[in-house]
Amino acid sequence: MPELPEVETVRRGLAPVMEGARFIAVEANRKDLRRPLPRDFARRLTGKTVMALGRRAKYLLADLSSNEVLLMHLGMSGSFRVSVEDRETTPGRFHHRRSGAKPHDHVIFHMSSGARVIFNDPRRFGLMLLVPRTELAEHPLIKQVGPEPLGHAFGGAMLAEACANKKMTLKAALSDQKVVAGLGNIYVCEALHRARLSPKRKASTLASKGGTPNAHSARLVEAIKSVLDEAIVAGGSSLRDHRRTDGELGDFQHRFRVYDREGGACPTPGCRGLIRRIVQSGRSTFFCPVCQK
DNA sequence: CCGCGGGCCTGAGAGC
DNA sequence: TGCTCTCAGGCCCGCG
Repeated sequence: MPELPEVETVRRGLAPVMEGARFIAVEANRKDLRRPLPRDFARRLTGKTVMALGRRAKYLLADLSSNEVLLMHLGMSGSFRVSVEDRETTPGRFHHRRSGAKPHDHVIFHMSSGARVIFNDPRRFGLMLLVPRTELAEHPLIKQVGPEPLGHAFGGAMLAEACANKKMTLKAALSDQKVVAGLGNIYVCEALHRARLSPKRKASTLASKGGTPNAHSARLVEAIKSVLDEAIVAGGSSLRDHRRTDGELGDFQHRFRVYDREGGACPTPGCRGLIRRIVQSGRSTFFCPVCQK
């Protein structure tokens, strides 16, 4: 499901009920996610406080009072929802409203804020790991990740350098988390369309012969930043199962210009092209062959 | 180094 | 209604 805007939307939804709160209890209903849950997962979390909830690429990072970091990834179908703990009948004990349980609720955090934070993931491509904070930067899943696209440091020069000498296509380069963090199939297609660059173009063409970043690179960076910014403001995209943690749907899917619009009219002003779908690296690419060069 | 195919999983939707 | 087939927002591995 989730690319950077969806993960950031989830982070913003969870932060108010997790930051500064303790894990009162943790239910691990299914431990076989993309990797097995860590040994003693519930015990290692219980009693710990979430100092801060951050995001790096598509990873959520809960900084814990135990000097560990809870690293979470949503895979393709993961989602979080928040519900208020029902403890009215017997104070001090939990009376879960089991009617609210859904299939694939694999992990449930009972927080001292009174919130239940429920991780649901039908396909189980998601991930939860505990990593010592001092080792996080060197962790294999984090170490290789490229620059945050919304950071000030990310600009035309940085993107062009990351793409220099690459023989792969722009679509493949932008999808590569080592080149730039957080983009997935949807936002790569959308950014390339906004920048009017073909997904089939060689990534190395973002720099001129001497390696100097060119106008294409600057345009692409602007396109990436604008589409991500707008998607975050809209609360992400809800194609099938992405919801905000409050259950509300994100809105950005209505503003896709090319994604899943095969045969539709290209929205670029003055362009009379029709959106095409091709397959690159086994994934659908949507683009306008007329204005994306 | 690179593109491609397959695998990991389940569910939704299309077509028959 | 129910079956089969294809496809899906991520990521990893191995092959040629």
